[in-house]
Amino acid sequence: MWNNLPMSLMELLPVRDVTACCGPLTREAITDENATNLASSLKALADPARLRIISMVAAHEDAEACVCDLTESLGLGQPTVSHHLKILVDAGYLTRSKRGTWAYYTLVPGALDGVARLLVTV
Amino acid sequence: MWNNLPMSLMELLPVRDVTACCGPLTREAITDENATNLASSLKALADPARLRIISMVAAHEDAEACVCDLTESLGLGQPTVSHHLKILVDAGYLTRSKRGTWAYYTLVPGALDGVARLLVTV
DNA sequence: CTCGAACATTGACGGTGATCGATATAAGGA
DNA sequence: TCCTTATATCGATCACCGTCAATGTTCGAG
Repeated sequence: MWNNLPMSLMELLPVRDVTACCGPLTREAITDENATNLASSLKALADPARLRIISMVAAHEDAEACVCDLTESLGLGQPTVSHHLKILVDAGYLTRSKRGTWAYYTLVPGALDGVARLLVTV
Repeated sequence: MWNNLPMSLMELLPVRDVTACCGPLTREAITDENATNLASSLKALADPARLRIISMVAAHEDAEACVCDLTESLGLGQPTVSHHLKILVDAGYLTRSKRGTWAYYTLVPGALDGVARLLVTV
């Protein structure tokens, strides 16, 4: 490793020409684009209601929950819960499957771990 | 483990009376207070400029950088950079040490890993 | 003690996000 | 077909956030 950058953030770096390994780009640890992408993923997570939703889906039977289950426990209106669910689905943390009138939400395996791995140093 | 909640989110749970382990609280995977705290930590991270700051501090010589170094590379005004630095310091990701006229910022060891560990499932 | 440099703070502006009520859609049952 | 239930979408409101220009503060140099 040619600097002391955390390994995980290193993985966000595009493959670069070795001849450019010592230029002023060395202090450019992460690209602006990658920073924007990671920030988007974290922003989807950075809300108390959405963290509780993820946690409640995981804790629910069969790791799956419908909107009515969540609305009850969250103390939020149904449109608000649907709003948060859409954000989590768009960000890739949850999947939605409709059965009859109900919509069931499930954790995407490895999605949380993927973001976590980007933050771990060493 | 009495449910399939991700281990890490489990650690956020306060020690609770076993007699209450099977009530309706079972579906309450994470407390509102803990969700708020974790959301605050994530919100401090969920910004492209702040992610780049953290990355640049880590990549910098001696894992330490002053404001002028960052302002240069970020393309942001000096007040804006100071603003972001304050948020990162308040959230516990960076420490500030003033030497002469300069202010040097350093990563807090384990801070990022602590948040990452809370997100990892299993 | 004054001057300039590095950084922090303040105030203001524009944009975004969380929430709700109202409404739309879709599916099942009478 | 009509009605009810579950969910999604829309529009509006209010608070918060990122950014900057201007100003304040704290050093070291002379």
